[in-house]
Amino acid sequence: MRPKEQLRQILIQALQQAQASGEIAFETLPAFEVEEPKQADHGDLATNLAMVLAKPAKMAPRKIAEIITNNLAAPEGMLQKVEIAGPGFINFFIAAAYWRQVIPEIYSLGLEYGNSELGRGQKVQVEFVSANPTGPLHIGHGRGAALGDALANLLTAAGYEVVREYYINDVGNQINTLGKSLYFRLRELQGEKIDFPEDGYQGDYMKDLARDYLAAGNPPPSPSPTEEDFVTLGRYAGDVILAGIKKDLEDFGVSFDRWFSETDLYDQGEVEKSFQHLKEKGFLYEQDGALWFKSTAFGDDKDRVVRRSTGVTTYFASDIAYHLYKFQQDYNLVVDIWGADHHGYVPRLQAAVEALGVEGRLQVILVQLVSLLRHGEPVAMTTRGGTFVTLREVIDEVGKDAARFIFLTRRPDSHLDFDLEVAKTQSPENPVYYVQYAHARLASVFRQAEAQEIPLPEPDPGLFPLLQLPEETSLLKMLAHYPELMEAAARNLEPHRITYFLTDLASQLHSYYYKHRFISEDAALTQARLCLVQAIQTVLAHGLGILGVEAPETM
RNA sequence: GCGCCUGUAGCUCAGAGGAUAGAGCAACGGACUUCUAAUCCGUGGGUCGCAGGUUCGAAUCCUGCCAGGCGCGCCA
Repeated sequence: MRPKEQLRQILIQALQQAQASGEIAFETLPAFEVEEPKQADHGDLATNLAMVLAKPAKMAPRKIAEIITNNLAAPEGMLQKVEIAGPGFINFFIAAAYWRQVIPEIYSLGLEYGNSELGRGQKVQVEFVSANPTGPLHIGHGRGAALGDALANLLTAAGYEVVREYYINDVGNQINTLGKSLYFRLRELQGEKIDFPEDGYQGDYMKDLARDYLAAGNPPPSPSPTEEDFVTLGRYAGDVILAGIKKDLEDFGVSFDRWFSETDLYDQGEVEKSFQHLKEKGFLYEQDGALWFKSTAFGDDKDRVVRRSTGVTTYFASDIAYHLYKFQQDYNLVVDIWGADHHGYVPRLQAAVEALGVEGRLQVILVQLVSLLRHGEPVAMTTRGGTFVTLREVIDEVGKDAARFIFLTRRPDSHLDFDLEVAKTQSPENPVYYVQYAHARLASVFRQAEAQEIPLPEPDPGLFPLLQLPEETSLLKMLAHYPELMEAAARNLEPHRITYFLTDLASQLHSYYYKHRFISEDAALTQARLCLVQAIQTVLAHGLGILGVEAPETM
């Protein structure tokens, strides 16, 4: 159901009729809202239409409201009462029968209820995580992973054709550094006392990696290593680490359609091709022996080097080529999810995308950093120093579902405090379990019904008038609003709205469950309630599916 | 110094032009012969960082200031 959209159309028709009869005159219809008022005595839906029309129509808002309400032509039985209130709100009280229509709709659509055609099959790429394969994923990557995955699910449900991609930075001197780090750990393992390079990756995982390397029967480190040896070791380490990353993501419930290697950009000449593009448009120039991209032409603070005087291209050059490549795949929209520590990088990439002529089709979502706490005390995290909490530890300690839910309860902009102990020790009261419990509880009800040989409910419209409790109407309303909520979440790229909706729905369900028995002596009422509750369970499962959180049958 | 993000209840966070600002946790008081108590019901708790401005109306938009986080390489 799309109650807001339906009412919006009814309002527009009423206005057109009023215009035709000369009761009101204005040039263009201003933007107006149809929303659910916070307060129950303001009705089920309300609009500010009369107020925003006051100026263009040169008329008092309440007078306009009167004209609109007099011209309303809603379907039979939809509107119970219409009130003009306050400065000119029009409040609509919707008949319970209207909301009850949602049950057969959910029955017929099943887990497709909540999906939409918003995207009309447009292609969207979501690129996320894309952590360098120089160390294991940490908790911050987990946040990006949860967001990217949920967003991809959300957009898929909204009718977009979504590709999930992970960009692997496997070019440049970090591979060298990684190889060097492994090399020195290997020497250490052979009993030598080594001054570990300062710019090396100091985390313990490199020691483990060295141990595994030798255990696997690989040749010991050469006493006089060449650059090539470092690169070889670096590639080895990169492969092992990347395999670990893939495993972590898999266990976090995240999968990718594509792992894109930066190396391929060079092998396929994409970097040169992008230089060519920019050169033709006059956005490249040489200075001090280096090649520069004129990003200031697009509002960046300064121009940026794409090829150093040494002849080596920069990371930025790869990224330009990568994004040119992306847009050659006919994506209508490309979403990049980055850690907020890269925010300074946005203007230059947007500049490059604009220079390549695909302005407005790249959206970068910055996800703020995660501050890690334990018992309320900050835990220091530095990647190089190697003291950080890995995603693996979070999955093991807190659990995939709880961690994802926590990440998806915040908007990306918020600076998130993640307290490991709170996430863990409070776990019974963690909102994720609250929502999951609602689903499991309903599963239990159906098991009970089966045990009592009560037939599975059929959405017989004759039954629904039995659903008259305020709790029931309220739940029906929530279900009816779900598709529009999903659309809004997709349009704004905000999966967290779903998290809040689900918590709300679970709350109402728990309350309903506590006050009223679903299975009772009254066979017809039992059927009616089981229908309602079945619909609720379907929506819970759908929403949890978007978030990538399990919808358990038992707990 | 410049830029981005944030500032809402004791804590963690929603709300992003609408009417009397919400939730979870924590605190306090109640409810298990029941379809799962991982639940429910109730109470207390706020100068929406501060100051101006815009308007019928501002937590929400604009400006300035304060505080915290993160950035400002021919690094990735």
